[in-house]
Amino acid sequence: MKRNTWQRQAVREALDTSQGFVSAQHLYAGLRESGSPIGLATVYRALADLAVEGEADSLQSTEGESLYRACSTQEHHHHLICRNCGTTVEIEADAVEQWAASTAARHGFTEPRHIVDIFGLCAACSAGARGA
Amino acid sequence: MKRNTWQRQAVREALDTSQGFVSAQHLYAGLRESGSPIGLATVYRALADLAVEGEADSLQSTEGESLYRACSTQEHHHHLICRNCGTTVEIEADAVEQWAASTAARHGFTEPRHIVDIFGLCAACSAGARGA
DNA sequence: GTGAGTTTGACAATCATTCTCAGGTGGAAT
DNA sequence: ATTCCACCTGAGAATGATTGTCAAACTCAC
Ligand SMILES: [Zn+2]
Ligand SMILES: [Zn+2]
Ligand SMILES: [Zn+2]
Ligand SMILES: [Zn+2]
Repeated sequence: MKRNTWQRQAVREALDTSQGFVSAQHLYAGLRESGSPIGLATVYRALADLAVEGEADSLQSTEGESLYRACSTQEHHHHLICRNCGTTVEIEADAVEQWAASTAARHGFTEPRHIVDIFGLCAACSAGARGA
Repeated sequence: MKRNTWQRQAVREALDTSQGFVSAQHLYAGLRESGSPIGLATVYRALADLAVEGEADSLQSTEGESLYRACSTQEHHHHLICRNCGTTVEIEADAVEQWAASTAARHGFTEPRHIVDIFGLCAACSAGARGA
């Protein structure tokens, strides 16, 4: 059974407060800045646990870091992420789910899982880019 | 202009010889085992270059490593990968391309790029799993 | 309140990847 | 073929994220 410690709560709240995906390091820095004496290893462990329990989604940044986010739904979904400001939109796409399943099956693959993410520039950042 | 060194050739050939996606470390180990005196940093640089030039596809493993593969086509495509033996099938999916573009547009995002990969167990490995 | 099992955190250890820089080399010019 | 030099290479150091260690602190069922 998982125990309920203030450290886990702090990580959960910090995640909820963040807009987009954040790294363990980033979250740790933020917590320390706000005065929390939490340890780095604890942040890593808490995030890993939250991801396993389905309370957080995770993905690998192009630089190889693991990024986490507290999503509003625990149902299977994907993300549309602004690669400039991190703004994230949760998206569902039954068509893609079915495409993935049927594609795997057509090639004889079983137990298919998939990674589907879209990265772009959100409306605000697109406007900024034009002006800059 | 890029120079033509035996090191780059060795990396290219090693990549071509590999079935699925391989890490820089793995490729380096293989090259050294086969007697090549190539350096590790050189393998990293060669792979990064090949990826930029479009001669190799790359993706991030769940453990955060960068994996590379010499694909038969340089056109945009995705992969169906066996998470047991690494066997990889190249797949095209116009429907997914269009979905990604329209989804991004619908939310006001511009310059959309996407990551789409399917991981499963290939026919051979599925059979093995049942037997084991 | 107690005690056993869990969690924490400072620090060391890993591990992939990048950096540094002195020495080597491809290939264009001669 | 020889020269020249900007680019390439490689050994090892440096970096940075993540994980392992283990004694002390803490949770929670009893
Ligand atoms: Zn944005
Ligand atoms: Zn999905
Ligand atoms: Zn397989
Ligand atoms: Zn695509």
